[in-house]
Amino acid sequence: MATPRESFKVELLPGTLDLLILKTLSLGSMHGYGIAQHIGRLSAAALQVEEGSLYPALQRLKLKGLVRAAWRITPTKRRARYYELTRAGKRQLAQEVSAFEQVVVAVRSVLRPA
Amino acid sequence: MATPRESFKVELLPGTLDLLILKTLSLGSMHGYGIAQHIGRLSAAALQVEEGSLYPALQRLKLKGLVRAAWRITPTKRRARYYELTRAGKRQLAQEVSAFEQVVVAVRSVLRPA
DNA sequence: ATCTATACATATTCTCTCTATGTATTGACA
DNA sequence: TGTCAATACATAGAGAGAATATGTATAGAT
Repeated sequence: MATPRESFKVELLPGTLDLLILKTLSLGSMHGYGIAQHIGRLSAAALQVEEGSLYPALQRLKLKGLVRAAWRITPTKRRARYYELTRAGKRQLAQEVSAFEQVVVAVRSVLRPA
Repeated sequence: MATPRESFKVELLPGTLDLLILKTLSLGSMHGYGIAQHIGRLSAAALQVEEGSLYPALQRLKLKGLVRAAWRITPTKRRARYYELTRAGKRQLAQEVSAFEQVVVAVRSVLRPA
């Protein structure tokens, strides 16, 4: 039912969402909404995680076995799906952090040749 | 005519290709193949620009008025399409460099909270 | 003569992210 | 009491960008 739109705004550097989610979950289990809040807060609102990006991403991560999910009740009495890292998720996080830093170095080496 | 494949490997941080191309062209006009070589060389082969990504990207940049193109003959006697930045392209480059750095800062603020 | 590197280009597929929309519940406040 | 904002989940659809695979062509080296 979605109607046509003018353009398409990117709030994230594509390819970094999984990394941001995995890192957030490394601090402890959290529900989707909380993950988005956390990323927005830590980045001083520079990174906005849209719900339409977030929930599909969480499902992909679950399908890949990088996170586990369970329904729980929040301290504010709401039902929410809490996610936590699996062992494979922790490995993946370490790998993605490293890959991200390497790519940044590589891009910068083009932007500012030695 | 392309047949199905197993997976999909990302050689670049998606969203940075335009930036890399514009930066390369800021050093002087260059043809597509040369742009890819230049990016690969400066990044010590960390960034591989595939031809199937490169040529469509150049066409998009041209369509947006960020680059101009003209057929010329290379020093090695081959015909090649040389690209150069337009004024708008130079502005866009400055803007994208700045945006890239800001996103890196933002992502790092999530990866390594102060 | 054949092979490698150079040089361009496109069709197709894939993946990710956004837009838009929907449901439901809690707590505040008028 | 009613309504509104914030919280919390989810999906369909569209759009964009990047890779895979393939094709053409030519210069120079072996």
